[in-house]
Amino acid sequence: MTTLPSASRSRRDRPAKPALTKAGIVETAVGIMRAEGLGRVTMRRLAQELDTGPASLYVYVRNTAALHAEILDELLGTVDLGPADTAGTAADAADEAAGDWRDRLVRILTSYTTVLFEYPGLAQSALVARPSGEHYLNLVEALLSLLSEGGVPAGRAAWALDLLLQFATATAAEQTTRDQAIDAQDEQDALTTALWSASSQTYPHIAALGADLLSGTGSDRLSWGFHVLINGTLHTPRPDTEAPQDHDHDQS
Amino acid sequence: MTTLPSASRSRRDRPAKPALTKAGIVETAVGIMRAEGLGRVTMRRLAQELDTGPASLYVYVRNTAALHAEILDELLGTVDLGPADTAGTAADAADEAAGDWRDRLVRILTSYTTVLFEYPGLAQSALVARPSGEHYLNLVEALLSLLSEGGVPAGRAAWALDLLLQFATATAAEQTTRDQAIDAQDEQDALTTALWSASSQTYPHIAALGADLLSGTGSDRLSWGFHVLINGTLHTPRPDTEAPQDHDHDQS
DNA sequence: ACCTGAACACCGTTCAAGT
DNA sequence: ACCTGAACACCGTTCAAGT
Repeated sequence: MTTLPSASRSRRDRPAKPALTKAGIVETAVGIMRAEGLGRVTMRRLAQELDTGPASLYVYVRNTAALHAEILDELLGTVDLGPADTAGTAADAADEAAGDWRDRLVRILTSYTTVLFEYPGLAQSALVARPSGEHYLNLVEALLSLLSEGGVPAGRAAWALDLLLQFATATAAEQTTRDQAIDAQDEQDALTTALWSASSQTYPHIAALGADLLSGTGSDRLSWGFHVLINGTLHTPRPDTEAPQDHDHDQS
Repeated sequence: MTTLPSASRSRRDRPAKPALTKAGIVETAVGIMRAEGLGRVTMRRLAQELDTGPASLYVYVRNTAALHAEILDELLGTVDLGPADTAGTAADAADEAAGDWRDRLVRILTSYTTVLFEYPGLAQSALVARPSGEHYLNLVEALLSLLSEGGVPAGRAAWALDLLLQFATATAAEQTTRDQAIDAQDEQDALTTALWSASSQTYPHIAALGADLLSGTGSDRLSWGFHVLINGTLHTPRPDTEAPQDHDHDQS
């Protein structure tokens, strides 16, 4: 609530009443989110910030879900897509510096995840309200480009793209929203207790794994997950369009 | 709103005022969810169904998120875990009938996904509020047992478990909640339009893939995803506890 | 067209007070 | 201990009426 430019009540204190446009509304919404979290970005709170009634917003935004989708695409503009692919002719020197395609793929996806991590409520929205804005398209293009460079067949790349983004988004969403940190801790404790007290009679495999089930840092797990998805994609042809390659453990 | 046993207002019409216990509360909550969807399972609506005030529920349930977690574990009891593993000695005949470990793994996960699909709002909760109830432990044990049978190293199995459940849960959550079918359709249209009108100058890879990006049935994609995760797990050692096996495309 | 006051129909959670 | 009436502080969305 400190960085918001128009926190005071009197409209005379504001620089100027912001124009009521879709762009202006989204911009104000992003401001509230940065200052107070996504949980406070409600139609009513937003209307208050814009010196109007909530009904006015429905001229520009279909509903709250659509508003959150707009915010998301805005945030997606801050994802680091790495060096622009210079039409992939022979820029091997630059490619070398940036690492191979896997590394660059993981780096972009990690950046995407990091952005969502800052506003975990947004990740939950992202899971449900697939965006279709310009920044989202830029991200998709960058990922497809790297998958193509890695030799992933086109049809498989289309599906792998979804898998990678979904994994990143879901991981951020798990980090949960706003102020429920206390509850989340309680749940974690409940789970830890449940796992440890799991009778080795009833749950031999859980008991055998023990603390291993909860081991690893978030960052290690995230990175491992990306590599699992990439390696798995390389080893799993699409059932509908690709003849089984009979590599080793491919889908039947 | 038809199958709910106590839909009428007068308390004399009810079989008996349900005992106010945690079990009774959860049971009633599940009833409301089946009849009216998770969106209607609110503390106030639940209290009304139990002929009391919302404040009374807070003696038994910490908050709404905890309530949803309880409901989830209840529903997890309906997941088909397949034939109980008879201590894995030499029941090869039964194993043969049920398919190999991959098939059984995918079958359980598909059953889990199907259960969540019926109440998509629940999947969103599941992503955030990891359950720790008995039914959840049963599911985890069954999955770990199959991963072990498949020769997945224990530490890797612990992480793979999370990946598999998260993918299933996120896929169900994407199917979105309650009545937003109209909006979801709009969003889908917007995405389709955005993808098709993507300039092949700015977005060459998106343009090249075209309709391929949205191809495939949900069921095919789900199955493919499971196989990607299984194959990927087999090809990706954990960075912290396993020496790099240098198989083919392993994590560096 | 664009904008809005007012209303409708809800929420979660807390707390002082009762039994 | 368990239970609750009442209040606090909010929500999304619609619609008739204004400009």
